[in-house]
Amino acid sequence: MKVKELPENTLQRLIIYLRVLEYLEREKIDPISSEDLARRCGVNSAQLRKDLSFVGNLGTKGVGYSVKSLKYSLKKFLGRNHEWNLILGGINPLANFLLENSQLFKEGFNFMAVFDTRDEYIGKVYSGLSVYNLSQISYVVRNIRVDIGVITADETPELYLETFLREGIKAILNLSNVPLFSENEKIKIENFSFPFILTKLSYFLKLYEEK
Amino acid sequence: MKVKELPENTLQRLIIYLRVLEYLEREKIDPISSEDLARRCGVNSAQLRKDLSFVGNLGTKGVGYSVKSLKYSLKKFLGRNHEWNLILGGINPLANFLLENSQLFKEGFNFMAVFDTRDEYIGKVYSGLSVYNLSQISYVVRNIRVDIGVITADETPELYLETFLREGIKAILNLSNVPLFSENEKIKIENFSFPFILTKLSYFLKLYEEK
DNA sequence: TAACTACTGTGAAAGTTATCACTAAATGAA
DNA sequence: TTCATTTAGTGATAACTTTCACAGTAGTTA
Repeated sequence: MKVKELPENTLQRLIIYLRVLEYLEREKIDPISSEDLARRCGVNSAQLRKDLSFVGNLGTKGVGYSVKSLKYSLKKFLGRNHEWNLILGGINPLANFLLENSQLFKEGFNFMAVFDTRDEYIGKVYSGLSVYNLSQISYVVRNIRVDIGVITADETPELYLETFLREGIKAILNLSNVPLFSENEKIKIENFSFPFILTKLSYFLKLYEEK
Repeated sequence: MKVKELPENTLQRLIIYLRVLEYLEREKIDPISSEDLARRCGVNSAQLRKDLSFVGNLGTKGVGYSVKSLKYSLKKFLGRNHEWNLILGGINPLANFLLENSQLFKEGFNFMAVFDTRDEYIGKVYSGLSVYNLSQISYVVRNIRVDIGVITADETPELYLETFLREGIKAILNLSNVPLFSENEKIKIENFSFPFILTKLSYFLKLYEEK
């Protein structure tokens, strides 16, 4: 399998295009030219057309792109045309926010089970899901397909990672404060934290101060 | 060395290095070689050294890097050696999570004021901050320095953006579902949403399925 | 002191990505 | 029908990023 055929930056932009197309659909704007869509996505039109050429021949010369059908093509290409099953590791306010978030459910990301390592949380119910002991994960996920493991735990996130990978989970969203990596290219880990993204802004502001 | 503009990917990696260094400091690992640090950050050592060369000559040949002093240099370079003032637009569970999040405060990101456009929220108190009407923003921020505007609102995020920019705010974290952009290169907007990052994983999983 | 080892910093090469500039196709007007 | 206009798709090229490979330096040993 060639996981790397699509550049990472192209993937990120395709996701932006999809989200802007969803907005355009709500606004009943259709069709749209590469020039107009690119401007709304903060890129130039040649790049947008090149990016979309990875997905296929999706436009009509002289006209532009049908918002509805381009959105559909992108959803399919990105694997967003069906639902995905998630499990979550580590109860805390962020975990609670994610479990209660109806937007994720609407978009096809469904939490199936919740794990923790701390006795005082085991057995409690969050958003209709009982918290299981992480050490019991094999028994819990035996009969459900798990696509994505979400790590919210601040303490020992690497323990959750190891456990999830041992269970054969291939895709990890790590929301703890320590970035995690795997040498295995059959495993995909996305790291995110709010301080991380705010630091990108703080760097920009610091540059500004210096001028 | 010639002063070149810092590539976006280099910036992102520098932030990763910083967070891993913070972990190493807690683990009392010091000093560390580029080889070892790179492995823990999921990059190769030449890239790590090249990235750090944007910041300065920070290592000692034959020895490696002092964890403590490299951490300090990176914090300073990234503008994380002092505090930043934030305002927030749009009350919802995500806003509430951010306002209650002590980690952000510990890392030097302080929420100073909260805004909304819906009458039923104006005057309510969240995490010790009164919600003000967005249209009154000028009066509220007249006497405080605002560094970063955080948009959590799902409805009319572009109204919050316009208003924040009109107040002279240069750095925006947009957490709504619609990505926002500005032509003005003196403005920096970071877009993030959980469905966005989960879509990166869904694309990876879809490739797997097709194998 | 000199020889040896371990590691950084960096110029050059290799590899990758973005942009340009053109071709081709669809539309609409005369 | 023909012509002008608009816009997608793409090969070539420019720009940028990563990796290689080694010179140079700090520390260590004798």
